Amino acid sequence: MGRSPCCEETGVKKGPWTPEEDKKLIEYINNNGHGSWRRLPKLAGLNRCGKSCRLRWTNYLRPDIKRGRFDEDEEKLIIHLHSILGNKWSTIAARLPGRTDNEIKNYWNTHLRKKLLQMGIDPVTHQKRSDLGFLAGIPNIFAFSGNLDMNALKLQVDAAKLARVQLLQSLIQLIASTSSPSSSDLLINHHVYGSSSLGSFGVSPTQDLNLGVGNTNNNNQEFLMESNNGGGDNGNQVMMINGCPCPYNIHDHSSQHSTPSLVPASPETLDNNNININNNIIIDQTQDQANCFADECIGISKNSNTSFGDWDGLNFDDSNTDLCWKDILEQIS
DNA sequence: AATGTTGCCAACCGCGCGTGT
DNA sequence: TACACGCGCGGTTGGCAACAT
Repeated sequence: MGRSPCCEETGVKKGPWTPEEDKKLIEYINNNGHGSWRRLPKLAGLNRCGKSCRLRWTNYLRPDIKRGRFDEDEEKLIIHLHSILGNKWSTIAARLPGRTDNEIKNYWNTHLRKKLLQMGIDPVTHQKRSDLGFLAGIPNIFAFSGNLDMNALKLQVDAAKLARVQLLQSLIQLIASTSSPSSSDLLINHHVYGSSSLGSFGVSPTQDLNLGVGNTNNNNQEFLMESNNGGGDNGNQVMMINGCPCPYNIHDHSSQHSTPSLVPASPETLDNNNININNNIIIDQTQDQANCFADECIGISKNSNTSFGDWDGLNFDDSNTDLCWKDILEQIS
């Protein structure tokens, strides 16, 4: 388990690469492949350590690297994968062709993290923030008007939609804690699960919402419930999507009266056996399964006009919605 | 125009893992 | 079994550019 004595060599250049150095590195790798990174600098005539060469190649010079801004789909996919995988940047990068882990990591830290915070979502857990401080911003979200440029507008609308759903979840939780199980289940079932157009931000809200109270699957996606222990009766169910286990919460409402989570289980909620604290079923996060699941996420996303698009079914603005909110608030009171 | 501040990102650093001897 | 090597990963930093004062 020895450590690499990286860059201990004296006189090795550090810092920004010059075009000449880039050219040497590209030419050498194109002709010979990188082979041993440690030996590459000498063979290529570069006064750099192998590690520096590898980073320069993998993060910048590789011919298949996609430059430029992240598009909206990429953003959503990053957020979704991060909710599943955490800071596994290389794994996330493997799902975004042409993007490097470093690039994704930087983009997360400079853009997406802030965006989630503004939406009142903890960027680490992907749960809504518990400090309620973000509530101060909700009036702005709800009063949002299109006085911005269109690109910013589009992103803000998505953010606002998710924030609204998060707020709805808070209300549902409050209801569940203050009213009888039967009444709140009915209310949730009617107002939330009953929506025929509930779709997905990624896939988690849909799956949680539609499976939550054991009612029929109301949307257009088909899920197969399976048992991961050969049909045993201990409740270890795994939701399968095209043969791949889904890492999202499947609430057992027969044993507890819980409210659906609108976000996937974060790594922090898992114990060593990948079972989360609510006894919900969590993916066995082998790489293959994680990749498989990520593929499914992408696939499902492609089936939707936008990842948030289906949430439009939760129309918070029309008169019917007002009725829903009134009902919810009455239940709370 | 000069100065200070902030945001961004390429590159570096240190650690852990897999493999070979 | 212990150690060295090679590599990849995630966290952090330094420098540049854009923006604000």
